[in-house]
Amino acid sequence: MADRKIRNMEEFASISGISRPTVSKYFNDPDSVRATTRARIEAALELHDYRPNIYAMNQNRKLTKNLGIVVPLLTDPYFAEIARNLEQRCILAGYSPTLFSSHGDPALEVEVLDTLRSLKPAGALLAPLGRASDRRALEKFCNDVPTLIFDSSVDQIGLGFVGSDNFQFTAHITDYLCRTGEPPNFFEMKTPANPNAHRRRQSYLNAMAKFGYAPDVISIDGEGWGFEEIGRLGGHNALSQGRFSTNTILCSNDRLAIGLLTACYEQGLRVGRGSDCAIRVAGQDGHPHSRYTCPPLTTISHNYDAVSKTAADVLFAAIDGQVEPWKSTRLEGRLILRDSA
Amino acid sequence: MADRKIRNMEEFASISGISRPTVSKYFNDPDSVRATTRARIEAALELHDYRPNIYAMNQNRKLTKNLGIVVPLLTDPYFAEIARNLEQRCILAGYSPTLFSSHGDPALEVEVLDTLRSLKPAGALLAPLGRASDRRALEKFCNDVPTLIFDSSVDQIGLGFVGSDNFQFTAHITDYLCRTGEPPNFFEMKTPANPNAHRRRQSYLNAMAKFGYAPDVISIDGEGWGFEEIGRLGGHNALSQGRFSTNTILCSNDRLAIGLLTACYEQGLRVGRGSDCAIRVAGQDGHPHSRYTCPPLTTISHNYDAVSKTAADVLFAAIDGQVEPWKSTRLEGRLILRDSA
DNA sequence: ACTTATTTTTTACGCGCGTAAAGATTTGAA
DNA sequence: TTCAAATCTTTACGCGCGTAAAAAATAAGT
Repeated sequence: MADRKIRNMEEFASISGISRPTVSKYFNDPDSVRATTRARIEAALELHDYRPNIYAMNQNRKLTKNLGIVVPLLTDPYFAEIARNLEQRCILAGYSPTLFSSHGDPALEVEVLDTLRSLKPAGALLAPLGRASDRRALEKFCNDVPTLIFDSSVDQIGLGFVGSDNFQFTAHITDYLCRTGEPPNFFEMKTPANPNAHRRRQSYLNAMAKFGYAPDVISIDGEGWGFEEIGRLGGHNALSQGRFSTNTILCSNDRLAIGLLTACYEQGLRVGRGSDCAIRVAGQDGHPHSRYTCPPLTTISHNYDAVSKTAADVLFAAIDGQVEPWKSTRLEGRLILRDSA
Repeated sequence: MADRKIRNMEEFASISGISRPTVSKYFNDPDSVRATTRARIEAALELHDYRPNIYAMNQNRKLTKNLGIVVPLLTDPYFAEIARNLEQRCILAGYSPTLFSSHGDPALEVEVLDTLRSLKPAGALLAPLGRASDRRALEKFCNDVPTLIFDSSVDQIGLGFVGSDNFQFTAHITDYLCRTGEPPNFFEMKTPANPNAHRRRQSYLNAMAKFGYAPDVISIDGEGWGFEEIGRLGGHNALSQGRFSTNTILCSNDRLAIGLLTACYEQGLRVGRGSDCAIRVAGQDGHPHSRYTCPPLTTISHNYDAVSKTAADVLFAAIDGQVEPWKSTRLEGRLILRDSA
């Protein structure tokens, strides 16, 4: 295959018998050259595995084919999964995505955006940290780069927002819990990182009112992104203080629920919907791990595929020049019934 | 702050009152210019937030400051965590790391390496897929880019290998299990993706022989990287067929154990070391999630910090020109006693 | 075979910065 | 004050490719 190394496009062009500008055109869009020309280039490509210097390429292009995908915390399997999904869509659409994680740190989020900006990307898919985000930095970034916000909404910035319908999420699962047993308590962080949490609490209150039940919100302490541990500690406190007014607990998210399940286990409480169980626990998010908790966690799941497809499509359309007004798209979740509730 | 946009280094240089070559020198290494000069540049930087064009920078530099971090599966919290750890070390050392995931796909692993190569990185930290990896592609990549292999060893390629001492892992935890109860069965995948699994099986056999116990290896079917589901299904099969010869099961890794715990739950088996428990289950890896299983999982944990520090240091040293012979470093794990065994 | 539209070749310039070399300036120590 | 070492300025070239414009070649339709 590879004989000697090919230094540059000039050299590759002369080997393939095509002029350099045409070869350049080919690399920018293989379909922009005549089929026979394309065949000759690709034949030469098979023999000499040349790749254009991406730095020289991007230096002069008005718009690169780079895309940024930014999530608050890549070690959270939920974000890892949605990032993976988005990444593949970007590749299929002919872009070069780069993954970034803010690791839960607002200062790092700003740095990430600066780094990303310097890549002169064609666009970005951004899931902000939320409450802790530097709004002005986000807005400034959105002015420079076509950006679609997903997962958690921050003002009306960027091209638009795509995420889940948190009101529907909580209304739906609260409805389920009310119909199948005692009405749920709502278990949440006092100062949640993510603004979705507020929507979920409000939706819980609405749903309980609809049923004529008295709502009971347990807001636990804890800062940062270690939700499982926060849920576990908060769960221990709440359990030992008898804070739960019914035998059913709806958690603001799955990671909190996972921690609460551990607390229940550690207090010897059997969780589930069986008659031998002391308590029911449900989560929200459809976290990749929720299938494997003990008991498996009843939850309402994001529509991962639809969220990432919608987000990607909106961004691609905007990059292709379709101007649309700012728009928020919130997709419904699917109830996943398992043993925990 | 930012007045009008600064077009290039020429413009920024004249604003700061320093010549362009000196400014260029500053950006390549701030300490390479006189303190007063540095102060003047940084003062101008505060006022005009200019960043050099990274494409123009890297085009001519013999060596970029880029580093690649490649893991087999970023949605696995274990890899996500170690990638995060490595990323921060790279940044602190002044490099620009980029994260890549092979998503469990050998073809994608090759593509990732090609993409990474085109970034002309100063080096790479690579955790190969393992068994499924294209050895020749890996080797070729290592010839082009200073590469340190971590987590899972593939021949003697690259600068060296840094990972965990799987023999010590399994010997240690097997020893613990034998001393505290019935000797363990070994629960593993028949065709594991990761070569570490073979070492762990062998170490189990050795340890059992040392104690004079008959080993019992349960090798379950399943392909791919969905270890929890593989463990769950394999666990159901093994349990219902009475394949376990004692009440203790050592899993080849934590994700398999998590699936097995779910299977135990679904079969109504109480897991733990209490007298009211039917079965003991232990894992290996110190998976971020192992603290939150029910019961919390006894496991032997990678020394995340030490592995990533060693890996990063070896790579940085090699980039700085220190030539060392290929070397394999395997770090010991720490036993984490929890309720499951 | 002829016209016309499409594509390719030729030629040329510029992008933003790395980097080398020679001369000018500043620094710090004697 | 003097002088050598360190640092900076000036000047200049090149990297690999995008891209524009005009000329040449090819393809498609009649």
